[in-house]
Amino acid sequence: MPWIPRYLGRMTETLDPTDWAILVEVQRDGRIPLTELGRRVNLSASATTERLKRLEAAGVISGYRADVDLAKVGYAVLAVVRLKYPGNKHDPLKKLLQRRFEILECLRTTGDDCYTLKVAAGSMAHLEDLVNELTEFGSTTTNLVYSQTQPYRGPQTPPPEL
Amino acid sequence: MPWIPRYLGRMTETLDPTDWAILVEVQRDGRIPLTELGRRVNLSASATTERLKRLEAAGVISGYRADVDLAKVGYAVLAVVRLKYPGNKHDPLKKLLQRRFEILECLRTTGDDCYTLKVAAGSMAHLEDLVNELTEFGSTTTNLVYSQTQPYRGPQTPPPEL
DNA sequence: CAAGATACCGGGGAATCCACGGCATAGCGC
DNA sequence: GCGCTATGCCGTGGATTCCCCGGTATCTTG
Repeated sequence: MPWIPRYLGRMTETLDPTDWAILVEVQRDGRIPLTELGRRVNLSASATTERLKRLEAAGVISGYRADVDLAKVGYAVLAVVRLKYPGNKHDPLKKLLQRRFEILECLRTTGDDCYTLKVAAGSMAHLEDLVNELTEFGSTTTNLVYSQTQPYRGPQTPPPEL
Repeated sequence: MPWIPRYLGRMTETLDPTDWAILVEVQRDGRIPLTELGRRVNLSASATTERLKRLEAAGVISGYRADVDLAKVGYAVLAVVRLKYPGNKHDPLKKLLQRRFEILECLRTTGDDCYTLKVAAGSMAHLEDLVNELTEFGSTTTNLVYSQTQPYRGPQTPPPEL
Protein backbone atom coordinates (compact mmCIF):
# COMPACT_ATOMS: atom_id res chain seq x y z
CA MET A 1 0.00 0.00 0.00
CA PRO A 2 1.57 3.27 -1.10
CA TRP A 3 1.76 6.00 1.47
CA ILE A 4 -0.57 8.87 0.57
CA PRO A 5 -0.83 11.89 2.82
CA ARG A 6 -4.41 12.75 3.75
CA TYR A 7 -5.65 16.28 4.01
CA LEU A 8 -9.07 16.36 5.52
CA GLY A 9 -11.70 19.00 5.15
CA ARG A 10 -10.78 19.75 1.55
CA MET A 11 -13.15 19.89 -1.35
CA THR A 12 -12.01 16.59 -2.80
CA GLU A 13 -10.43 13.84 -0.76
CA THR A 14 -7.56 11.60 -1.71
CA LEU A 15 -8.90 8.08 -1.70
CA ASP A 16 -6.86 4.94 -2.26
CA PRO A 17 -8.27 1.69 -3.70
CA THR A 18 -9.07 0.38 -0.21
CA ASP A 19 -11.15 3.47 0.55
CA TRP A 20 -13.05 2.92 -2.68
CA ALA A 21 -13.64 -0.71 -1.81
CA ILE A 22 -15.10 0.40 1.51
CA LEU A 23 -17.34 2.94 -0.21
CA VAL A 24 -18.61 0.33 -2.65
CA GLU A 25 -19.47 -2.07 0.17
CA VAL A 26 -21.21 0.43 2.43
CA GLN A 27 -23.21 1.78 -0.49
CA ARG A 28 -24.34 -1.75 -1.23
CA ASP A 29 -25.10 -2.58 2.41
CA GLY A 30 -25.04 0.28 4.87
CA ARG A 31 -25.49 -2.04 7.85
CA ILE A 32 -22.62 -4.42 7.17
CA PRO A 33 -20.74 -5.23 10.42
CA LEU A 34 -17.24 -3.77 10.60
CA THR A 35 -15.64 -7.19 10.99
CA GLU A 36 -17.30 -8.40 7.78
CA LEU A 37 -16.40 -5.14 6.02
CA GLY A 38 -12.78 -5.63 7.08
CA ARG A 39 -12.83 -9.14 5.66
CA ARG A 40 -14.11 -7.85 2.31
CA VAL A 41 -11.37 -5.24 1.98
CA ASN A 42 -8.60 -7.35 3.54
CA LEU A 43 -8.14 -5.28 6.66
CA SER A 44 -8.59 -5.80 10.38
CA ALA A 45 -11.75 -4.57 12.00
CA SER A 46 -10.05 -1.73 13.82
CA ALA A 47 -8.22 -0.43 10.76
CA THR A 48 -11.49 -0.56 8.84
CA THR A 49 -13.19 1.37 11.63
CA GLU A 50 -10.59 4.12 11.48
CA ARG A 51 -10.94 4.50 7.73
CA LEU A 52 -14.71 4.56 7.94
CA LYS A 53 -14.64 7.16 10.72
CA ARG A 54 -12.30 9.29 8.66
CA LEU A 55 -14.55 9.07 5.63
CA GLU A 56 -17.52 10.08 7.76
CA ALA A 57 -15.64 12.93 9.47
CA ALA A 58 -14.44 14.28 6.12
CA GLY A 59 -17.99 14.28 4.82
CA VAL A 60 -17.27 11.75 2.08
CA ILE A 61 -19.98 9.62 3.67
CA SER A 62 -22.70 12.09 4.51
CA GLY A 63 -25.01 9.60 6.20
CA TYR A 64 -26.81 6.28 6.08
CA ARG A 65 -30.31 5.82 4.76
CA ALA A 66 -32.86 3.06 4.58
CA ASP A 67 -34.23 2.55 1.09
CA VAL A 68 -38.04 2.42 0.99
CA ASP A 69 -40.01 0.81 -1.85
CA LEU A 70 -42.39 3.52 -3.06
CA ALA A 71 -44.97 1.17 -4.56
CA LYS A 72 -45.15 -0.91 -1.37
CA VAL A 73 -46.12 2.11 0.72
CA GLY A 74 -48.83 3.30 -1.63
CA TYR A 75 -47.02 5.53 -4.10
CA ALA A 76 -47.95 3.79 -7.33
CA VAL A 77 -47.06 6.70 -9.62
CA LEU A 78 -43.59 8.16 -10.12
CA ALA A 79 -43.02 11.13 -12.40
CA VAL A 80 -40.39 13.62 -13.54
CA VAL A 81 -41.67 17.19 -13.66
CA ARG A 82 -39.70 19.97 -15.30
CA LEU A 83 -40.58 23.46 -14.16
CA LYS A 84 -39.99 26.61 -16.22
CA TYR A 85 -39.72 29.25 -13.57
CA PRO A 86 -40.05 32.90 -14.59
CA GLY A 87 -38.69 35.58 -12.29
CA ASN A 88 -36.32 34.90 -9.43
CA LYS A 89 -38.45 34.62 -6.33
CA HIS A 90 -37.39 31.17 -5.21
CA ASP A 91 -38.57 31.28 -1.62
CA PRO A 92 -42.15 30.19 -2.36
CA LEU A 93 -40.80 27.03 -3.99
CA LYS A 94 -38.75 26.23 -0.90
CA LYS A 95 -41.90 26.64 1.17
CA LEU A 96 -43.64 24.19 -1.11
CA LEU A 97 -40.83 21.66 -0.71
CA GLN A 98 -41.26 21.80 3.04
CA ARG A 99 -44.98 21.20 2.79
CA ARG A 100 -45.22 18.72 -0.08
CA PHE A 101 -43.33 15.58 0.79
CA GLU A 102 -44.50 14.00 -2.45
CA ILE A 103 -41.67 16.00 -4.04
CA LEU A 104 -38.84 13.56 -3.46
CA GLU A 105 -36.07 15.50 -5.17
CA CYS A 106 -35.56 18.94 -6.70
CA LEU A 107 -32.62 19.87 -8.91
CA ARG A 108 -31.91 23.38 -10.15
CA THR A 109 -30.47 23.13 -13.62
CA THR A 110 -29.28 25.07 -16.61
CA GLY A 111 -31.46 25.27 -19.67
CA ASP A 112 -34.97 26.31 -20.41
CA ASP A 113 -36.45 24.42 -17.48
CA CYS A 114 -35.02 25.86 -14.29
CA TYR A 115 -35.98 22.96 -12.04
CA THR A 116 -36.27 19.23 -12.49
CA LEU A 117 -38.37 17.48 -9.84
CA LYS A 118 -38.94 13.86 -9.02
CA VAL A 119 -42.38 13.37 -7.53
CA ALA A 120 -44.32 10.39 -6.18
CA ALA A 121 -48.11 10.12 -6.06
CA GLY A 122 -50.66 7.59 -4.93
CA SER A 123 -52.86 8.00 -7.98
CA MET A 124 -53.22 10.03 -11.14
CA ALA A 125 -55.69 12.27 -9.32
CA HIS A 126 -53.08 12.92 -6.67
CA LEU A 127 -50.45 13.68 -9.31
CA GLU A 128 -52.84 16.08 -11.05
CA ASP A 129 -53.44 17.90 -7.77
CA LEU A 130 -49.70 18.19 -7.23
CA VAL A 131 -48.92 19.41 -10.75
CA ASN A 132 -51.74 21.94 -10.45
CA GLU A 133 -49.96 23.47 -7.50
CA LEU A 134 -46.64 23.48 -9.34
CA THR A 135 -48.19 25.15 -12.38
CA GLU A 136 -48.87 28.19 -10.23
CA PHE A 137 -45.12 28.85 -10.34
CA GLY A 138 -44.59 28.41 -14.06
CA SER A 139 -45.19 26.09 -16.97
CA THR A 140 -44.57 22.41 -16.26
CA THR A 141 -43.65 19.39 -18.34
CA THR A 142 -44.55 16.03 -16.79
CA ASN A 143 -43.24 12.60 -17.76
CA LEU A 144 -44.47 9.45 -16.06
CA VAL A 145 -41.85 6.86 -15.13
CA TYR A 146 -42.45 3.36 -16.53
CA SER A 147 -39.61 1.75 -14.64
CA GLN A 148 -36.28 2.49 -13.06
CA THR A 149 -33.96 0.87 -15.60
CA GLN A 150 -31.14 1.72 -13.23
CA PRO A 151 -32.15 2.56 -9.65
CA TYR A 152 -29.90 5.14 -8.02
CA ARG A 153 -26.40 3.93 -7.34
CA GLY A 154 -23.55 5.92 -5.91
CA PRO A 155 -20.07 6.35 -7.37
CA GLN A 156 -18.11 3.10 -7.64
CA THR A 157 -14.69 4.30 -8.87
CA PRO A 158 -12.73 7.54 -9.04
CA PRO A 159 -13.49 9.62 -12.15
CA PRO A 160 -11.13 9.02 -15.10
CA GLU A 161 -8.41 11.57 -15.79
CA LEU A 162 -9.80 13.68 -18.60
CA MET B 1 -53.33 1.07 19.13
CA PRO B 2 -56.04 -0.25 16.80
CA TRP B 3 -55.80 -3.82 15.70
CA ILE B 4 -54.97 -4.03 12.02
CA PRO B 5 -54.47 -7.38 10.30
CA ARG B 6 -51.28 -7.59 8.27
CA TYR B 7 -51.01 -9.32 4.95
CA LEU B 8 -47.45 -9.65 3.85
CA GLY B 9 -46.12 -10.11 0.37
CA ARG B 10 -48.78 -7.93 -1.19
CA MET B 11 -48.23 -5.08 -3.57
CA THR B 12 -49.00 -2.44 -0.96
CA GLU B 13 -48.63 -2.95 2.77
CA THR B 14 -50.88 -1.76 5.53
CA LEU B 15 -48.81 0.55 7.67
CA ASP B 16 -49.95 2.18 10.88
CA PRO B 17 -48.56 5.48 12.22
CA THR B 18 -45.89 3.66 14.22
CA ASP B 19 -44.61 1.94 11.09
CA TRP B 20 -44.40 5.31 9.35
CA ALA B 21 -42.53 6.78 12.31
CA ILE B 22 -40.03 3.94 12.03
CA LEU B 23 -39.65 4.51 8.29
CA VAL B 24 -39.03 8.22 8.79
CA GLU B 25 -36.34 7.55 11.38
CA VAL B 26 -34.46 4.87 9.45
CA GLN B 27 -34.54 6.97 6.32
CA ARG B 28 -32.98 9.81 8.30
CA ASP B 29 -30.39 7.59 9.99
CA GLY B 30 -30.04 4.05 8.72
CA ARG B 31 -27.64 3.09 11.52
CA ILE B 32 -29.73 4.17 14.48
CA PRO B 33 -29.54 1.55 17.29
CA LEU B 34 -32.78 -0.34 17.86
CA THR B 35 -33.02 0.84 21.47
CA GLU B 36 -32.83 4.48 20.38
CA LEU B 37 -35.28 3.81 17.54
CA GLY B 38 -37.68 2.27 20.03
CA ARG B 39 -37.39 5.35 22.23
CA ARG B 40 -38.25 7.63 19.29
CA VAL B 41 -41.39 5.69 18.39
CA ASN B 42 -42.40 4.88 22.01
CA LEU B 43 -41.88 1.14 21.78
CA SER B 44 -39.59 -1.38 23.43
CA ALA B 45 -36.48 -2.48 21.60
CA SER B 46 -37.82 -5.96 20.89
CA ALA B 47 -41.15 -4.75 19.55
CA THR B 48 -39.30 -2.29 17.36
CA THR B 49 -37.07 -5.09 16.10
CA GLU B 50 -40.06 -7.19 15.11
CA ARG B 51 -41.66 -4.34 13.19
CA LEU B 52 -38.42 -3.51 11.43
CA LYS B 53 -37.85 -7.14 10.48
CA ARG B 54 -41.37 -7.33 9.13
CA LEU B 55 -40.85 -4.22 7.04
CA GLU B 56 -37.63 -5.66 5.66
CA ALA B 57 -39.15 -9.08 4.96
CA ALA B 58 -42.11 -7.50 3.18
CA GLY B 59 -39.75 -5.51 0.98
CA VAL B 60 -40.98 -2.16 2.26
CA ILE B 61 -37.39 -1.51 3.27
CA SER B 62 -35.36 -2.79 0.35
CA GLY B 63 -31.97 -2.13 1.89
CA TYR B 64 -29.61 0.27 3.62
CA ARG B 65 -27.17 2.50 1.83
CA ALA B 66 -24.37 4.86 2.73
CA ASP B 67 -24.75 8.26 1.12
CA VAL B 68 -21.56 9.42 -0.62
CA ASP B 69 -20.83 13.09 -1.39
CA LEU B 70 -20.15 13.20 -5.12
CA ALA B 71 -18.05 16.37 -5.09
CA LYS B 72 -15.84 15.04 -2.28
CA VAL B 73 -14.84 11.99 -4.31
CA GLY B 74 -14.00 13.91 -7.45
CA TYR B 75 -17.29 14.17 -9.32
CA ALA B 76 -17.57 17.94 -9.63
CA VAL B 77 -20.17 17.89 -12.40
CA LEU B 78 -23.72 16.55 -12.11
CA ALA B 79 -26.09 16.57 -15.08
CA VAL B 80 -29.48 15.40 -16.24
CA VAL B 81 -29.43 13.88 -19.71
CA ARG B 82 -32.61 13.11 -21.62
CA LEU B 83 -32.26 10.54 -24.36
CA LYS B 84 -34.56 10.26 -27.35
CA TYR B 85 -34.24 6.65 -28.31
CA PRO B 86 -35.41 5.56 -31.75
CA GLY B 87 -36.16 1.88 -32.33
CA ASN B 88 -36.65 -0.64 -29.59
CA LYS B 89 -33.31 -2.35 -29.15
CA HIS B 90 -32.78 -1.65 -25.48
CA ASP B 91 -30.11 -4.23 -24.72
CA PRO B 92 -27.17 -2.06 -25.82
CA LEU B 93 -28.24 0.58 -23.33
CA LYS B 94 -28.29 -1.97 -20.53
CA LYS B 95 -24.78 -2.99 -21.52
CA LEU B 96 -23.73 0.63 -21.29
CA LEU B 97 -25.22 0.95 -17.81
CA GLN B 98 -23.13 -1.99 -16.66
CA ARG B 99 -19.95 -0.46 -18.04
CA ARG B 100 -20.44 3.24 -17.32
CA PHE B 101 -20.79 3.77 -13.60
CA GLU B 102 -20.91 7.53 -14.18
CA ILE B 103 -24.57 6.91 -15.03
CA LEU B 104 -26.01 7.04 -11.54
CA GLU B 105 -29.66 6.59 -12.45
CA CYS B 106 -31.74 5.77 -15.50
CA LEU B 107 -35.51 6.21 -15.71
CA ARG B 108 -37.61 5.07 -18.64
CA THR B 109 -40.40 7.58 -19.10
CA THR B 110 -43.33 8.53 -21.24
CA GLY B 111 -43.01 11.43 -23.62
CA ASP B 112 -40.69 12.41 -26.39
CA ASP B 113 -37.54 11.53 -24.45
CA CYS B 114 -37.64 7.82 -23.66
CA TYR B 115 -34.98 7.90 -20.96
CA THR B 116 -33.96 10.39 -18.31
CA LEU B 117 -30.48 9.81 -16.90
CA LYS B 118 -28.63 11.33 -13.98
CA VAL B 119 -24.91 11.32 -14.65
CA ALA B 120 -21.84 12.41 -12.68
CA ALA B 121 -18.54 13.50 -14.22
CA GLY B 122 -15.16 14.65 -12.99
CA SER B 123 -14.89 17.44 -15.53
CA MET B 124 -16.63 18.92 -18.53
CA ALA B 125 -14.29 16.92 -20.77
CA HIS B 126 -15.41 13.76 -19.01
CA LEU B 127 -19.06 14.73 -19.40
CA GLU B 128 -18.52 15.42 -23.09
CA ASP B 129 -16.96 12.00 -23.54
CA LEU B 130 -19.92 10.41 -21.80
CA VAL B 131 -22.56 12.30 -23.76
CA ASN B 132 -20.74 11.44 -26.98
CA GLU B 133 -21.24 7.79 -26.19
CA LEU B 134 -24.91 8.34 -25.35
CA THR B 135 -25.48 10.24 -28.60
CA GLU B 136 -24.72 7.05 -30.49
CA PHE B 137 -28.08 5.77 -29.28
CA GLY B 138 -30.16 8.83 -30.15
CA SER B 139 -30.41 12.56 -29.70
CA THR B 140 -29.61 13.85 -26.22
CA THR B 141 -30.57 16.91 -24.19
CA THR B 142 -28.17 17.76 -21.37
CA ASN B 143 -28.81 20.07 -18.42
CA LEU B 144 -26.14 20.78 -15.84
CA VAL B 145 -27.18 20.77 -12.20
CA TYR B 146 -26.41 23.95 -10.27
CA SER B 147 -27.46 22.57 -6.91
CA GLN B 148 -29.73 20.03 -5.31
CA THR B 149 -32.41 22.30 -3.92
CA GLN B 150 -33.91 19.20 -2.33
CA PRO B 151 -31.60 16.17 -2.09
CA TYR B 152 -33.41 12.87 -2.42
CA ARG B 153 -35.70 12.06 0.45
CA GLY B 154 -37.96 9.07 0.80
CA PRO B 155 -41.68 9.05 1.52
CA GLN B 156 -42.58 10.50 4.91
CA THR B 157 -46.34 9.90 5.09
CA PRO B 158 -48.93 7.72 3.40
CA PRO B 159 -50.32 9.23 0.18
CA PRO B 160 -53.54 11.26 0.63
CA GLU B 161 -56.83 9.67 -0.37
CA LEU B 162 -57.59 11.08 -3.81
C1' DC C 1 19.93 8.79 12.97
C1' DA C 2 16.31 10.45 15.92
C1' DA C 3 11.66 12.41 16.18
C1' DG C 4 7.17 12.69 14.45
C1' DA C 5 3.33 11.04 11.76
C1' DT C 6 0.64 7.54 9.60
C1' DA C 7 -1.47 3.13 9.35
C1' DC C 8 -2.05 -1.24 11.02
C1' DC C 9 -2.97 -4.88 14.54
C1' DG C 10 -4.73 -7.10 18.87
C1' DG C 11 -7.14 -7.10 23.35
C1' DG C 12 -10.72 -6.23 26.82
C1' DG C 13 -14.80 -3.73 28.68
C1' DA C 14 -19.19 -1.79 27.17
C1' DA C 15 -22.98 -1.63 24.25
C1' DT C 16 -25.80 -3.82 20.97
C1' DC C 17 -28.15 -7.45 18.66
C1' DC C 18 -30.91 -11.71 18.66
C1' DA C 19 -33.83 -15.53 20.06
C1' DC C 20 -36.54 -17.23 23.64
C1' DG C 21 -40.72 -17.53 26.71
C1' DG C 22 -44.48 -15.04 28.97
C1' DC C 23 -48.35 -11.70 29.08
C1' DA C 24 -52.36 -8.93 27.37
C1' DT C 25 -55.86 -8.14 23.96
C1' DA C 26 -58.70 -8.86 19.68
C1' DG C 27 -61.19 -11.90 16.76
C1' DC C 28 -63.55 -16.45 16.03
C1' DG C 29 -66.35 -20.57 16.78
C1' DC C 30 -69.36 -22.89 19.89
C1' DG D 1 -70.38 -16.23 27.94
C1' DC D 2 -66.24 -19.35 27.24
C1' DG D 3 -62.34 -21.36 25.38
C1' DC D 4 -59.02 -21.14 21.43
C1' DT D 5 -55.94 -18.92 18.33
C1' DA D 6 -53.40 -15.13 16.51
C1' DT D 7 -51.28 -10.85 17.06
C1' DG D 8 -48.41 -7.54 19.27
C1' DC D 9 -45.69 -6.18 23.06
C1' DC D 10 -42.35 -6.81 26.77
C1' DG D 11 -38.11 -8.51 29.47
C1' DT D 12 -34.27 -11.52 29.93
C1' DG D 13 -29.88 -13.54 29.04
C1' DG D 14 -26.00 -15.26 25.63
C1' DA D 15 -23.58 -14.28 21.49
C1' DT D 16 -21.93 -10.82 18.71
C1' DT D 17 -20.28 -6.41 17.72
C1' DC D 18 -18.60 -1.98 18.75
C1' DC D 19 -15.18 1.16 20.78
C1' DC D 20 -11.17 2.74 23.07
C1' DC D 21 -6.51 1.60 24.35
C1' DG D 22 -1.57 0.59 23.84
C1' DG D 23 2.01 -1.47 20.85
C1' DT D 24 4.51 -2.04 16.30
C1' DA D 25 6.20 -1.14 11.59
C1' DT D 26 7.04 2.10 7.91
C1' DC D 27 7.76 6.49 5.89
C1' DT D 28 8.83 11.57 6.22
C1' DT D 29 11.31 15.25 8.12
C1' DG D 30 14.95 17.67 10.37
